[in-house]
Amino acid sequence: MGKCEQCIIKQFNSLKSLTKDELVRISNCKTSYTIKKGTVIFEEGEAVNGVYCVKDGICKLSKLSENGKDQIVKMVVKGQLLGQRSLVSDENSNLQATALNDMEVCFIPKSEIIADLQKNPKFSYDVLKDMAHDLKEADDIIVNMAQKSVRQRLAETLIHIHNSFGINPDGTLSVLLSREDFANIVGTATESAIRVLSQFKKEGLISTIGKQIKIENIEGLKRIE
Amino acid sequence: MGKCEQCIIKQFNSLKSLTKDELVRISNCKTSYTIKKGTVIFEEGEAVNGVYCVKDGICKLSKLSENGKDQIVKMVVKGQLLGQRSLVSDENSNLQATALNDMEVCFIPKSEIIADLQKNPKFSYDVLKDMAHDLKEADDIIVNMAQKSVRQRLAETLIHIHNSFGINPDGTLSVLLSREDFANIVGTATESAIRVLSQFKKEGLISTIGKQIKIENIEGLKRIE
DNA sequence: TTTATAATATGATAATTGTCATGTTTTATT
DNA sequence: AATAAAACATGACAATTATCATATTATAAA
Repeated sequence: MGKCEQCIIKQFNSLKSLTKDELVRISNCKTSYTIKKGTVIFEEGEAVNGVYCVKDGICKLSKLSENGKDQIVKMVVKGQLLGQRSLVSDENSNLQATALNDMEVCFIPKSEIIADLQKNPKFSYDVLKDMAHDLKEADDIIVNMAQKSVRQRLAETLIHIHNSFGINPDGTLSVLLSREDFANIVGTATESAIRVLSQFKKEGLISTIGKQIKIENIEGLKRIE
Repeated sequence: MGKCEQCIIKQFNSLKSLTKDELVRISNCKTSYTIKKGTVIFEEGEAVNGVYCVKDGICKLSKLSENGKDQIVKMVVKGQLLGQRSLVSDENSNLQATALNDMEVCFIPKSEIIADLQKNPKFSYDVLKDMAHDLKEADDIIVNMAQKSVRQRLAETLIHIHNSFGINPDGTLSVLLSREDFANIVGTATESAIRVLSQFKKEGLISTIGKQIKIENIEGLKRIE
């Protein structure tokens, strides 16, 4: 099994601020494994007893409502940590985590890393910065949900996925989502998301190759009001 | 001027985790003053160069849109810290802070407190917990905005204000908000907020004494779907 | 007090979005 | 390859919410 000290992935998250000794210790207690697409990593209301360092793949953090809708609040991709908040607050998770592709993760038990959080100020400052960033993003989402139309939100979601998660060699978005996933990010009905995407296609803003989406006119998407 | 070491307010926020020495140092560089109702404390895009410890009063954190709407993301009340996030991230504020009543605050310059954040793990762990809590709340708001009706969100807002900010001796909500403020919290048009409140009144769920709102049937409000 | 200004209120109507029905295509399974 | 099951697509209609118009109150200013 790989060692945390030598793992490149940690460069992308707060684990980089741990000392060599801390990393060696964590390396010895971590478990590294694969998660199949569609697997629920943890459920809403569950106590998450550690953090997942995402080495590959992508997952969604979402919340189910009584009527069966599933609002996606955040996506966690390769390089990021999953379950950071539950690490800090002793409360149970308010969100469900589900793998959107096959993932490769390392699980670090809470007991092992919580001490570092309390003793290594550089590490905790790093986690703090991360959390501050997440909070800013969450605030922006609230404002978007309140002030923008489904059409605008969907356009912005496409741009965000394009910019933050990248594209394949053929120009399609590297993160493959179902229409339902898009609806759940934007906070609308699946049919509405489908309709708007069809509209974008008609307007030449995007094109599709099967389920894959390619942004054809990013400036056009940005201009949507 | 009061001394931080002896201030009772700090018990309610992360400042309680500072050492006596740290508090004395901060006490010497803080400025304590009053902010009139309606004053903009800091604007969107502005660099906030410190934190405000709210000794009395209440303010809103909001974001303006092009069409003149102002989405309220969070309210900061007596005992809490305002500007925590800007303390951590070097980015400018994404939100505007505006006093909703006359406020009494202490301003602690960033330069003075940032070192404590990096050196005092207990303090930074506390700030971290606070931020984790804010993040959880923000996530919940996103989900509510996506999944619930204006009627439900307004009912929940009333309950939240009742439970978190308290009531006056006569039973009215202690935080006095305009109908527009309610609309901006819920993320709807002012007219819609007014209509729903009128409806609640007709149904006997709330009563009003001038601008003041009194919850008459909290269970009824909770039951709204 | 009078006047002006802002906040609250409510109707009428339009725009957006959701829901249900139904058909087509894609993908998975036998 | 045949079948079943998902996912995608689109029309028709209903529900929710926004917008505009216009009163009516409150509140502040002269």
